[in-house]
Amino acid sequence: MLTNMPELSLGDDAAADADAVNALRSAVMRLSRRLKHQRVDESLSPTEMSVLGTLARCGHATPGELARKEHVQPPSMTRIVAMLEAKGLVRLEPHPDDRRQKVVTQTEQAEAMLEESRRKRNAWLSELASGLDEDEWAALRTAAPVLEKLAQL
Amino acid sequence: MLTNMPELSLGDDAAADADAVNALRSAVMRLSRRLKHQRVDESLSPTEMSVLGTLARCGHATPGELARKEHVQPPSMTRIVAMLEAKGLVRLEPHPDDRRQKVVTQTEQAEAMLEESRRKRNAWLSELASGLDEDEWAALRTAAPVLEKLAQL
DNA sequence: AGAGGGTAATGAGTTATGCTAACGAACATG
DNA sequence: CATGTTCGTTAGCATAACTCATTACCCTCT
Repeated sequence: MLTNMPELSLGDDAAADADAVNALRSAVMRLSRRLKHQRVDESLSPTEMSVLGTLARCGHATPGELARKEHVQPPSMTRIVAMLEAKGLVRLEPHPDDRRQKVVTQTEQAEAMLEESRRKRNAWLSELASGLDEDEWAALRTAAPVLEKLAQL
Repeated sequence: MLTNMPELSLGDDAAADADAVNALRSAVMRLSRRLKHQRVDESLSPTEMSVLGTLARCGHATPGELARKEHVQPPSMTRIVAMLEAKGLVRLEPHPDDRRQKVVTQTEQAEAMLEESRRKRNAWLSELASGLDEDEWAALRTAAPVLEKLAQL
């Protein structure tokens, strides 16, 4: 079964890693389904939220860049950006060097909404916290940046 | 922006937790989108895969139980189970004690498919491994069971 | 300069996958 | 045995992604 021996020192732990990925995949899928319902703003889809988060980190980006980062096809991103613009959460400006492209930036309104969103998430977090002990939380804090890296890889 | 003040007492932990949850949410959403594309069997949706995984762990379950575990409404589970049955991956039997309910069990074919799926995931895992160091993998291994617990909470 | 190939964003139409509402059959309780 | 409850299902609908095709623009090569 485990004939695939990577260069990296996975070694004996290959089976354990496979199990971990298995658990990870299942948990991520189910968690994402729950997060969908837990959305802080009813009028914003999860991907729209994610785009705003990306913009908050990057400052600005073109629709194409956003599509690649969110692993969505360009037409979908067009729609998403249009929605966000209609809601006054992002601004579209012409690209300085390339007139084919556009530059998407978040508005002050979006920033305020993200702040509000963070507050609401804290409430949800507190509720969940009752079911986890300190070690488990520590594990999540440590893993969070790794998961982000994984999502980008 | 980055208000990282390590030694500040109470509020700081809360802020760290909020950041972690923030990162977690974003990463989970994007990862789930990637996993959708990474499906090992083209003809199976992510939720269908997840149901098979649950069945592999539990042995058997009623549609209602499955719906609760997957955080899906009963009608959705009806459709998913019907799909799986049509593909010969599960078997539906009458409940021994309650004739309203049904018992869903996985077939040998499903078991073989899951094994195949595990092999393919190992390949994906190896590819991803090149982007993570040993510490990061350790973090994921530790967090995987916690994420599973979180998904169930 | 102009032609041709490549890339960005978008428009239209389709598909996938979840939901709610309403229903019939089987149980449980007075 | 009458009544309310639970389980699975059917029907209809909403959302959000996708693919394919189109338009506008950039860039290189002759």
